Amino acid sequence: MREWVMIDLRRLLESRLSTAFAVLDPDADPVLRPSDRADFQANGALALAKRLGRNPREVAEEIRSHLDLDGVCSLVEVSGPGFINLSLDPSFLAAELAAAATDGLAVPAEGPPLRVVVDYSHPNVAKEMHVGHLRTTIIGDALCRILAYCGHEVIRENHIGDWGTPFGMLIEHLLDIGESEAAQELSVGDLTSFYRQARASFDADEDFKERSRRRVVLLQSGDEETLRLWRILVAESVGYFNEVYRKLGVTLSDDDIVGESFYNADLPALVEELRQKGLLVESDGALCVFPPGFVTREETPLPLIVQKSDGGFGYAATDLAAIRDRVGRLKADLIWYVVGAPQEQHLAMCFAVAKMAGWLGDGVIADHVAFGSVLGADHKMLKTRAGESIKLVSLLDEAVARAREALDERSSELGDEEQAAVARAVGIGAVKYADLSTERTRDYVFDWDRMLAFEGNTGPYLQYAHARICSIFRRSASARPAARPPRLDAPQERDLAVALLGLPEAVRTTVRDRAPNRLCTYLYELAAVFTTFYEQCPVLRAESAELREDRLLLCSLTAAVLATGLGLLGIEAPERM
RNA sequence: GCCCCCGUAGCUCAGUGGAUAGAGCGGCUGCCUUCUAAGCAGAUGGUCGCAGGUUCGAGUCCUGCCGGGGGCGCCA
Repeated sequence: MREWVMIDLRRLLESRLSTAFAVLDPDADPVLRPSDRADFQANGALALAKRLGRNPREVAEEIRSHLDLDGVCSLVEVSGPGFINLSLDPSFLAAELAAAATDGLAVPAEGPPLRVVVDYSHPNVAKEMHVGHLRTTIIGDALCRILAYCGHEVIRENHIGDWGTPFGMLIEHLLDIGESEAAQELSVGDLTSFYRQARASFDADEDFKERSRRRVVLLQSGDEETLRLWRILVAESVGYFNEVYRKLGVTLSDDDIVGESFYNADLPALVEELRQKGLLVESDGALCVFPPGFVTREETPLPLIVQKSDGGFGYAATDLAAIRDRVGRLKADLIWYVVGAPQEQHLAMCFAVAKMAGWLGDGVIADHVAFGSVLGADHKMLKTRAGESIKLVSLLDEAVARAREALDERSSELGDEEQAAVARAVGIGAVKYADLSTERTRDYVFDWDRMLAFEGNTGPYLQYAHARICSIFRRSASARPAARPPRLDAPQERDLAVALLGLPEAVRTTVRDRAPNRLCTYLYELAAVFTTFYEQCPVLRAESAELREDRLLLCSLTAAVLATGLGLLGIEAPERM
């Protein structure tokens, strides 16, 4: 484990409070919350008083008398009907800041380090990545970075759609237009027209349809020539995905690709295992498992179809094989599926069947990290099929173009190359933050101006705060932060200190709720508190050398927390903008 | 028909059962000879979809409605 980690203010106070509450009731919850009257408030005395049949203020007072917060809080008082208000001691805050400044921003892990498999992004071969892929890719990537930061071992899995019946038609289309032409089309990312043309031929041409069906059979039977053509489709598409990932600044690489086809060889054995465990039921010619609690429209049991009546395997089979593989081979403790909310029932069924088969359980947990849909102006889901989807790359390119425009307006002294790099950081940062900062499970209506806003609660606002701090240090070569605990006399300094020490809690709750928007909110509030400080507390022109050094320490830490936090979200923190 | 998610300011959204529900955007008032105005300060803006219930206390938990989205056997 790490030698030194930042203090988690919330957990420290909670543990001290629990000790004091325990004198009256060992199981009492202090109900610690942030407060606008103090730094924190404990509300637990009210519920406890009710349970004990006593006066709440009296109970609160009694708890207060048992509280040991020497050196942590400078003021603890009972207020209102029985709230316990806690104000942190400035010298305690200062000491923790100084420690963070010398020892770094490592955060304490909650519980033992785990091996976590994160399944995200999963685009489909020969299909365009559209704005709908943004959510899984960005949220999944941020969660991976955050988990790793907390000391967990992260295994990224990009479960790409590289198998199934559509490949018959895609391969036939590839043959029709010629291999080199197809490779060209796919590599430049013109996947939409490729897929649509294949689809159009399939729908319009009986002969093509028949060839496609035969091609699927050849593919599944392992025909070498067919596999070779299939590999062209996969390789060109993956090359294109990597291009998008590079633009997006996502940590996925070829090593993380574990497509559906990866499990092909496992599927017969998987079916056999289910059969031996007595879970398999034949229904209308298909091999199914009926997990309890799932019903159809007609209230009849709903099957998870493992093997179709034609002998083929569907996605349920590969999803089950993936669970089995992740637990068996990868030894995962935890599996996160960053998958859209509409697939909730399907995943719940897979998890249920995996539990029935004994693949899940024994401390292995699979969780659906669901996210809401991206909707069009008509409030319906944006879908590739409907032809109204927006290409992910178009969004990214537009974002960078708008950021470049904004930068050019500011007559910056940056060279062309750095200007372009900053434009990328700002544009992509805006898009990522716009997505990450909305509550995960909520649907949102796609809006260019919202995704590409650079003002207010946006990625660029956070980057701007960071860049302003860098500018202070750039301006003065002699700018040295204090090596000692800073005085925190001004309220803006004190507010900033409390905000800076909120990082561990922000990271912890982000992981607990698998909610990057919590980290976004924290960073936005930190940046806002900093900006107030920046407006009202001169740094380089502070009245004394000591004050200047103290404020430089606050600046330096703020820049570090912002850069770290943005990094955890997968957003760059340029030094100028 | 059944199940899941969502409903908070004009718009987009935060809000772990606690005190007076918060931001941003748009609109209104101010602020760049002073460390980056992608900023700051201020004012305005709310029957938290509706109705019951649980609770000392409900935007938050429960039930029922209304509205929106999604899912419900061989597509992924």
